[in-house]
Amino acid sequence: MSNVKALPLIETAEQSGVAPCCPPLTERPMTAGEAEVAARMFKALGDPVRLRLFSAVASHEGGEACVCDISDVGVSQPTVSHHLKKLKEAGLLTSERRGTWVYYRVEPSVLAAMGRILASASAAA
Amino acid sequence: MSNVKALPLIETAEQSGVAPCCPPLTERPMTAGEAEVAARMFKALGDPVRLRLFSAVASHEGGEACVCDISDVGVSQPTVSHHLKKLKEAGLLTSERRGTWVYYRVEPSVLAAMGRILASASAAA
DNA sequence: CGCCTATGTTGACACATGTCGAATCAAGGG
DNA sequence: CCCTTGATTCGACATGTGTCAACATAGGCG
Repeated sequence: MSNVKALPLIETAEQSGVAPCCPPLTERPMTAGEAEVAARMFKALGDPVRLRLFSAVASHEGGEACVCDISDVGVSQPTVSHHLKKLKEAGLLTSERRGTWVYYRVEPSVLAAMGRILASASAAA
Repeated sequence: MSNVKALPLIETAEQSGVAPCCPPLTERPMTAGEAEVAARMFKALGDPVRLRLFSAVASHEGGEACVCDISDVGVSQPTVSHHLKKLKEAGLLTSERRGTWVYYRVEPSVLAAMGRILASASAAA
């Protein structure tokens, strides 16, 4: 059960560059299904600890970091692990064990999808 | 008490275009304070109903919509009102009463701030 | 004024979530 | 083989959140 299932945010367009999980916010009202998918992503970043962990991984040299490097966010280690798991379930991070340590890495395409939803929204205003 | 306080996401740079509430995710690890602020925005969009409501307002003609136009999201009217209030508290929406109806409108600068955080993250990957 | 429609607020409740301590698993090093 | 260190899982608990029914408020209209 070590393999946490990633959300199907990027079924078709993984190879075409950017995941079109949902339309830009200003294009048209989201359907229930689209909102369900997109909300999961936003929710994953809707916690201060998770946001710090994610930012720590994203800004770390080489785009990856081991848990020992980023677990200094003021909560216990089990809690860190819990949040990293949530980020993984949301498809925002991937993990890999190399020897003693476990390394986390950002999933760029999902980030791009979220950015697209918001970017065009701000551009349209 | 009709006036819900907006978060101070955009104290200084309201007029300069974009709100620099937080650094891009890849620039450096977020501080606890920054994460606290940013997480509130993401959390506001982390609910399917709120995302649909927000998208409905954002995509509506003229960038504004009355509650009667967007309250068709499958939940009761009090729940719609509750979520609109949350979006207002997060600084994502503003409301104005004109006669019988209440009109909601997106706050572009906050959206831009969120987009900036994510956009540069995806660009760096 | 009095009714009717449109929103917002309150109170209550079920459920999800964040947190920790303790136990457990994984990998190396004596 | 056991012991140490890193990381996840488990069990429990407090708090937060989404939801609705019931009530309250605001504004038009006869």
